[in-house]
Amino acid sequence: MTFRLYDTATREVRDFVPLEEGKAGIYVCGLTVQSEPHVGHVRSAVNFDVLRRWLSHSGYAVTLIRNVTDIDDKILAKSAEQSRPWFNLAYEMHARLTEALASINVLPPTYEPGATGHVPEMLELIETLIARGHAYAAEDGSGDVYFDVRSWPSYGELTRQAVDDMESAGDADPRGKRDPRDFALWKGHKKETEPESAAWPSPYGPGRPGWHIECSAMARKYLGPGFDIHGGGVDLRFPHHENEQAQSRAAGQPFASYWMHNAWITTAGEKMSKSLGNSLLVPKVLERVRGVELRFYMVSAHYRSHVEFSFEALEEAAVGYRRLENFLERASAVLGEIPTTGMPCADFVVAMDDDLGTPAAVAAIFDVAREGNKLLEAGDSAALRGTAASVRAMLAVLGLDPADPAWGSAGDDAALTGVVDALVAGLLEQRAEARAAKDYARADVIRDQIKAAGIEVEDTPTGPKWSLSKEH
RNA sequence: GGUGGGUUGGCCGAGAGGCGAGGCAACGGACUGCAAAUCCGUGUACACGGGUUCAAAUCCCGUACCCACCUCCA
Repeated sequence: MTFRLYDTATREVRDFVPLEEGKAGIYVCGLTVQSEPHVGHVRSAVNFDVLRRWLSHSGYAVTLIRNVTDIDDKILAKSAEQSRPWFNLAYEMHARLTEALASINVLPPTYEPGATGHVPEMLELIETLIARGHAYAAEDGSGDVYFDVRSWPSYGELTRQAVDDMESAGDADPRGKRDPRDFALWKGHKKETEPESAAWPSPYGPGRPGWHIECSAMARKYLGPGFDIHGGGVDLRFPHHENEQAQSRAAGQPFASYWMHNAWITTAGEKMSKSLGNSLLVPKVLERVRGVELRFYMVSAHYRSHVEFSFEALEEAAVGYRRLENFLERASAVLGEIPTTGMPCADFVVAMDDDLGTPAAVAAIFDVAREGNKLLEAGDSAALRGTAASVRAMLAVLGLDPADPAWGSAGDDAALTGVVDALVAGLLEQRAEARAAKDYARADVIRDQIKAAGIEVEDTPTGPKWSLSKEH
């Protein structure tokens, strides 16, 4: 039972063979913190969080590095529009991102380095590239430094493109480039348009890092010259990842063994970055469904499949999730706390080992939950214990354990539950009396009253049971 | 022009030569005072046209439409 994953570089699913037995080093391109995160942005984080959890579950010691790009053209442009320092914008958006990820139970990475904290590492790498003849300072005095694409014969190998077939961007300013496809490692400071705070000293004059170099430098620093998996969204394959690989390998490093790319969440058939308004910002979406339900929606689709976002589909997924949650609640009413040490079922393991087949894995959870519901009815609590623990364990691997403290303040909930229970108990007693007297009209009025307050009452063989309505 | 991906039932969404993943919705049944929850059952789905094969949603050829990337992008 080996973990297999789709490698973008070879375009095939292959066995995961780590560089070091029992360890997995992963680098994921995070966000440019220039605006508030929407559901599309966080999908990537969820996907790699699932990867990380699955590898950990499988016994690997995982090091996950997810960077934050905290200086770039867009951040500078937006902060100028908003008349505030670029670092203030980046800092605030970073905080919003952290909040959004926490709300859908994405574990913090091992470390989250930012570009601005690694300028010396980048300059060192640039120096190496110049010394090896793969980079040059622009001849136009702009202070830019470019990677020399023509000097690296395997340029284009990641995305299988021939340099000559690449369309050179029509609007690109060729400035001091030897070839229009050469890309910036270092961007000379533009005194007229950019704040002084956006410049760092360098041998080529004051300036700021180019986009791609940060990832090469930080991956090198935290994971070493060679590491196992590099991930990000599909759009990053080219140019970003192609360029990273070119830089790092031209500098003499083996770089990533596997490349993983997640597909988009689109809206109305378009990528979300173009979408209008802010209705899909994470906090907005969480007004409609709970964080765990949003996460379930994302995990229900394979990470390499496009998802066409819709609130209808999201809410439908939420209903499905509640079915699993409901099973665990019912089981817990019989068993007490469900053990966290359950074993995932075989189908689940096979699905996850096959390139993180989360859709099939979720289907496997539903199958086990159905078995569990049968055991619940049969009153076989010995068998139920194992089944419920299995469901909980599988959900936990996907970051979807309903009992995970990440979903809310358990302390307050427990206290509130006691209060509500006391209040509802009286009403339920009245309803029981009415039912005993066969006064069903009155019994139903009481039930409707309770329901109007947002509490569902269900009659079970062991008496009535109330629960908070999960409908929003 | 180059590169990659897609089109599956009412909806969402897997699969990748033979056995109808799973969920939601719908319908029928069991249970219930009625519900809810749960269980059981109910479906002639694979963009179109050819072809290969005993057998094609799956492989091949062609067509249509959609999407992404080609140096700002999760």
